[in-house]
Amino acid sequence: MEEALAQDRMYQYLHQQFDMTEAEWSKYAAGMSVINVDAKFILQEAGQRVTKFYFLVEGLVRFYYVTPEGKELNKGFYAENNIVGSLSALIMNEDCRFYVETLEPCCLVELPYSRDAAMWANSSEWQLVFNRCCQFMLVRNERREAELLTLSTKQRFLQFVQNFPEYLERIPQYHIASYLGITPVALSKYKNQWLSEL
Amino acid sequence: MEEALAQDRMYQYLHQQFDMTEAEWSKYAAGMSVINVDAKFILQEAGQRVTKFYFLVEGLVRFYYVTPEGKELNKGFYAENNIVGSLSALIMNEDCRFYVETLEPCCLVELPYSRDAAMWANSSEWQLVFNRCCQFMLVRNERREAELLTLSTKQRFLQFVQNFPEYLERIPQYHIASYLGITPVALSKYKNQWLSEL
DNA sequence: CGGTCCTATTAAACTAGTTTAATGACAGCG
DNA sequence: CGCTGTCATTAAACTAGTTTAATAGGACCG
Repeated sequence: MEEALAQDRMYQYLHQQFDMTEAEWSKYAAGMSVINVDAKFILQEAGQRVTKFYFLVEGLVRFYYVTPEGKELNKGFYAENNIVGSLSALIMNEDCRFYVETLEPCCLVELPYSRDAAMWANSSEWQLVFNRCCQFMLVRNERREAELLTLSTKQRFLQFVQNFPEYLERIPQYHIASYLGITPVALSKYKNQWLSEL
Repeated sequence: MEEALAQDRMYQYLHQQFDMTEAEWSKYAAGMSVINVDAKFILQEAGQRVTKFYFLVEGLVRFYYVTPEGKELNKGFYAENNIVGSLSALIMNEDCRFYVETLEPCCLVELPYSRDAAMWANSSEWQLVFNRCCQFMLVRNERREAELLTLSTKQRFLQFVQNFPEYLERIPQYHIASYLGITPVALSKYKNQWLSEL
């Protein structure tokens, strides 16, 4: 995607969500590069320092943990108009705990972050953006935590289908199984039975 | 606990964690009441509006969800020097999704919250407090989410024992089972076997 | 066209949990 | 004292998942 268009999409988002002004936006927009990457591109590795996060203009990404045994567990999927990256690693100033990988070709705007960068330390509008992003992430993570704790596998699957019906097509089934916390074998076994009960 | 002592404990916490100044603190300290409650006291109900949150000076509380079938699932346990309440309900301006109940006699400082209250809207120091609290919650929830997703029941139990060894004594075993996402029967069955492997 | 890789399905044996129920330990209380 | 309620343990039957492995379809590639 065109750089100018991507930046414009991001500005629209910030303007609508956080009342970002055009003046404040253009002050720092130059510091943000637009990147276009293929599917299966690793945007962030677990164990690595986090120096930026992203605004996802177009495409689809997954966040996933890798256990010491090498098993991948999908933390979540995020599509266009989402903040993508580990804010908690930025907050705690520690290495990232999960991977971020594209599932489709993606267009992203990079937001460089450092605690004392002018943009984040001196601009109250950009501080607001960061704080509101943290708040949204908090809500997002709390919902996911509640799902994992309180719902059965079947309920989690049905909720997933309700919340993101289009993801069933866009995401390979074994990734969805990993998101639900079961094996692909189990999902294949029960999927149709579960769906027929809707 | 004495009101003055409780407020002082809270100020110490805010000062150390967020560089709260004594001037700014005393400006709003009068609006905060100190309450002492017994064990098994419900501080916040699911389905109710959230109008405040708490600083826990002393004691121990649990957060728990209740499923439509009436099953209780413990979201977490929090002890002294913690912010307690549903910040996500405040952020989203929606009803609380979980209950907050004391497990021991507790001393708490009430923090009334409304989006346009002077304390939160006009004081940058108190805004910082709220934002940092959201950040800590974000990190706390993300860790819990990761545990639920990536660890086996046995691993979750051992991690719980490592992280909060004293909670094994302070919290009834059936509450711990619910925190781990299993039945008390299963916990009793495997507990000693798991512990002996340490 | 045939080979290779990737994903989904199916089956069989197994394991980690559940549900229900009975039993015992202990605390508080009349 | 005995009664009652609460919590932990144990056992037995059951269920929802796992693991491993075999099979098949589709996409891509030389």
